[in-house]
Amino acid sequence: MELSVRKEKILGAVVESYIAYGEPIGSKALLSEMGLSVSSATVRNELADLVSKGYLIQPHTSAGRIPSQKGYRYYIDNLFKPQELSERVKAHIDREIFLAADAPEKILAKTAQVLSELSGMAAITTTPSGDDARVHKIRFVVTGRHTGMVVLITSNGMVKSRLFRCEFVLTPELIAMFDRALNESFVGLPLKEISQAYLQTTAAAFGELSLFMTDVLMAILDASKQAMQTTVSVSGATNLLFLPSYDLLSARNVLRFLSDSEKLSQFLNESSKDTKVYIGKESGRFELSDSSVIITRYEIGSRAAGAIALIGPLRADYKTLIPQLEYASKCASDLIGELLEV
Amino acid sequence: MELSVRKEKILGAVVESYIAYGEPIGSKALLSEMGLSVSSATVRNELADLVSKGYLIQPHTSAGRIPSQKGYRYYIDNLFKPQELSERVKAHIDREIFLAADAPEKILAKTAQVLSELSGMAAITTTPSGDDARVHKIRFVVTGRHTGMVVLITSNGMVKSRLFRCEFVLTPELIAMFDRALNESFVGLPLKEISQAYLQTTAAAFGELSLFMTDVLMAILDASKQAMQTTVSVSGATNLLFLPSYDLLSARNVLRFLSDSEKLSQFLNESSKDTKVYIGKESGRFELSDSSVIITRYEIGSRAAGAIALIGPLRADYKTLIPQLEYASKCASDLIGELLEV
DNA sequence: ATTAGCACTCACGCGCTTCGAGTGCTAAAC
DNA sequence: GTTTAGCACTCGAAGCGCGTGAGTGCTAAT
Repeated sequence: MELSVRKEKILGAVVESYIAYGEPIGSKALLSEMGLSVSSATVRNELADLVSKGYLIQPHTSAGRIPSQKGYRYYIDNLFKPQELSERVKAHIDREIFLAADAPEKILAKTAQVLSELSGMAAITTTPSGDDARVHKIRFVVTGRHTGMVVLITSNGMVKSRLFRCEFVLTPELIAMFDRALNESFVGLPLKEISQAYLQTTAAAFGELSLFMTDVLMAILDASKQAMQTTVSVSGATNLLFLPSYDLLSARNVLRFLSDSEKLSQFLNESSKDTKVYIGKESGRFELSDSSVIITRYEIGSRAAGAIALIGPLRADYKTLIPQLEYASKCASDLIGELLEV
Repeated sequence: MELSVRKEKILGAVVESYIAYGEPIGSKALLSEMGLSVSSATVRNELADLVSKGYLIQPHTSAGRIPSQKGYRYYIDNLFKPQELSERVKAHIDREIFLAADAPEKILAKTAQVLSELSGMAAITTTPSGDDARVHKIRFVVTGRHTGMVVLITSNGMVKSRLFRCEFVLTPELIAMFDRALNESFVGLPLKEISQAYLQTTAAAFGELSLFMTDVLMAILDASKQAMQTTVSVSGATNLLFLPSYDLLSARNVLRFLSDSEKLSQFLNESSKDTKVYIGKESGRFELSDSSVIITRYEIGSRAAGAIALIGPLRADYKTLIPQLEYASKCASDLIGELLEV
């Protein structure tokens, strides 16, 4: 549905004023906000019309107007202009993320932290899923007499390490044997196929050696499970408690959702490319019906990877947040791409 | 200050009833809770006395009584009896923690998760500090053409790994050289002494090789920093929002405190051995003035290590929580001790 | 289509009242 | 001296009425 130019101007002004001040705005106040040279009565007529069309809400008869979810949607689709990020903010994001140039999950955790601090909302990142990855190689590090570390390197560049402990003494010869035997039988294997059952049959094939293997194999199983799972990192959930838009009840809902990484990763991974904004109920999760989600997906080496998102109140400063999110996403995916050599 | 037997009985009943139901309790209701055969008037006299002595509070003149912080304190010091854990709960804790038999920080994160789920409060764990640790050995794993992983093993058994990327190709020869050179110069070195400055002088000594070293050295610096820091793991902070004792305001305070890992680790590490309970202001942190903290320290191989704590409302079920905390603490420290071979 | 003018609406804050749980006190009983 | 019955009292919670004012909706004129 199309709106007249004047209606758009008024709707935009209501949305931006409400985002800025958090209070319903009336016809007179609106006039001074916009450059429009009409009377307040005209504005009132337009407002009444916007209410009847569902773009605005009046909390009660004699209050000003606030945007409805439909109003926010129209604003985001047609009216808002993303704000250029200042060089200072860009440099800050660059620097912070670059300092965490470690494994992808570390980089993404840091990205979430930076974003949540900048935005004052909650930030969430997910690591690339390794569902379709294969074993690239397996390495061992002896860490003690009876303890060692398995390092699993996957075809998509992820590195997962897992400690293990065994009853016998870990000699270099033993480790070398493990290394040979396991790489022979595992390299190229899809992670999905590494299951408890598979390991048992594999172990049997090693004959005598298999007695020494069980702890190592369990560690590999666990490492491959970890490599397949997407890790979800949430930062700044507490921020939401300090936003006036949230009362105890709605904060509960959102924070509960944020602390359930199962639900969260499912939700974040169901969206497709590009930056998207879900206003309230659009997200399809009742826990988020009073919140908005800004979500973008990043790619590593032109393959879909994970998601980065901001969750906060409907009354969010989309103008600024969207560019911040996109910039941080680019930083993080570039850095990860570099580290994974793709 | 000592209380008469009857006063103790009454105080105990008020505390336990308030913990159970969360509402002020009056003289009549109290009578039916206890087996005491006196009249309500007598109880009223005793209650009045307990109020004037500061053990109880009446929210207003014509309401029942609730425990004051001093009342909780007396209850914990003299009246309460820890409840035996059921075998089911013990087995549950065992199993869950045992499944996470990986690096200490993983085990502790899992411990926090289990505790928060059992208690319905927030659980926090800290890893042992590696402040006085030394380099035990350094290992390398080649993960790609240009990327590798440094594994730092410290004298106290911690294992930290860090990825790095370098411009040149990582050949096995190069890695072997790194291994030799770095272990020669770092083994036995206190982690504290590994600083940017120290590394620069060290690097200089390697002559030509030093050009290849910078990325590796930075990775080592970062790994040693990580090994020295205690990692704080918080789980179940959101639980607090669902407890009737917390309103938005006090929840804000606690959750803000919980999301500041700096403050948190400082707070948790300042307490000494044994299980301790801080009631409200006793903790000395205004953010916790409406909360109670149950904290215990664990040891690894009879050396003080980290802390495990529960944070929740004053109105907490200390009887059950304290044994849970202590049992989980024992599980976690045993398991870590085993993995670190001490 | 726009505007001036005006009656109207409704949340908010304030004070009043009623209700009832639970008290504190007193005087009598043990 | 301690305990108890009895009763007046206190005070928060909930409901009601009222005045205030921001901001509206409507009408009639432009």
